[in-house]
Amino acid sequence: MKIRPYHHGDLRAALLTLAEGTLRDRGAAELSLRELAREAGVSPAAPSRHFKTKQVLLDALAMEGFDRLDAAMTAALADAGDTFDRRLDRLARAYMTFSAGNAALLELMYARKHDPDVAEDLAAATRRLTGLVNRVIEDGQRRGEVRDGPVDLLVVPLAAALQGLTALLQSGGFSAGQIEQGLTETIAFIKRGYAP
Amino acid sequence: MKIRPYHHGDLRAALLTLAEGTLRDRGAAELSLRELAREAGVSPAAPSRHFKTKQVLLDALAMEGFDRLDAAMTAALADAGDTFDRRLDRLARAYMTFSAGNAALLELMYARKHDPDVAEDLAAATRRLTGLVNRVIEDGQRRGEVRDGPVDLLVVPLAAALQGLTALLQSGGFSAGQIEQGLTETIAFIKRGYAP
DNA sequence: CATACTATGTGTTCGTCGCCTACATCACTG
DNA sequence: CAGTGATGTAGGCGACGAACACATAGTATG
Repeated sequence: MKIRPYHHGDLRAALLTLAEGTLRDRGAAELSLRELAREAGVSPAAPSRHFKTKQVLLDALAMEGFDRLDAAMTAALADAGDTFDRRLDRLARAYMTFSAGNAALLELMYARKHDPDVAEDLAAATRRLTGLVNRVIEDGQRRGEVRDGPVDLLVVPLAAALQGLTALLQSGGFSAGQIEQGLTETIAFIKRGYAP
Repeated sequence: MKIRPYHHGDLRAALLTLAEGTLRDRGAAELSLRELAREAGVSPAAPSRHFKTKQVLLDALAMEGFDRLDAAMTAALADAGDTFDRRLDRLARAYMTFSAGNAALLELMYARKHDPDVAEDLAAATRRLTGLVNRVIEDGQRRGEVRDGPVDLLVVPLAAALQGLTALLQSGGFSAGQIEQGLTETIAFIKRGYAP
């Protein structure tokens, strides 16, 4: 009876899962290919078959993160007929929920240390994400609930607010309650800023 | 004639300067104590006299960063008699100037991987900074240019906006021009949100 | 001026890391 | 059913952070 078969079976997926675990609770810098190999019960060099370098693995995690964030945001915006205010609310809270639960992953997604090969893919993923937000604003303009103006400009305060709240939440300088209330307050600021 | 004296002279200061250089153009992860030692022309173990671990050095850099940021912000707010709008403008632009020129350092300052010993000092530095912002808002309220409300809550959208713009600037998803215009736009949002 | 003391270096070692190359085993396909 | 590519193992290289004992310089004290 074989205790451990020569081939793992699905090492790539196992590595990604394990990697996300240690990313979550110890950060990207602490992530070690050797340690992942140990945890997967495999030789130190085995992961290199699937992820040539550590950066390639991080890039794969980042891409996966974009997929998950996209799904969460899309789900939050499913009800296309709703008012702009309600959609903005759901969008903001969906983003904050994701960022609160995947802080290190989000940081990885926006990091700029990626392999040149995937850098463009990740940039495209970012564009897809902001495109999603852009569309909400445009819909709001069409409904007459958002003032006119170039969307590329109007989106900046919103994107900044969401990303900023994420940063404040992570930095620990503000309490969770302060952030929670602050989110509501910030959304109110955004709505006032967007009002026609 | 001595080419290299046994003692460096001011190794600690030299290490900090060198460290900030490589922090600036290669990031905190790439920073190596051994490399700093080489650059300073000193043995690999010499830095440990001044910085027991790499983290201690990073913490020292972070504290220095807070001092510099404090100075820049204080200078920007020197004219205490000015209107709230103008002070807000200067505060925001001072912060963005610092963040644009010291991105990696700022990230380090807000990071949460610090030694327990200095973590409190850094938290205090953060409080000092937000306290500075709080005071501007309070002054605005006293002048009747900012609506009433708990400052701890009102400060969140402003802090988020500044930190968020910094993140957008770094992530590369937005062009510098877009950020520049976006800053102006965001300040306008904040002013509208603060209006009585 | 001599003698201790302390601060600041050196030399060396340990364990871990990312990454590389050569080789072994498996699974599939023609 | 042979061969071939995918996926693993074995071992090694150089760099790293960190720890240790030891050497040297500057400074305070008798």
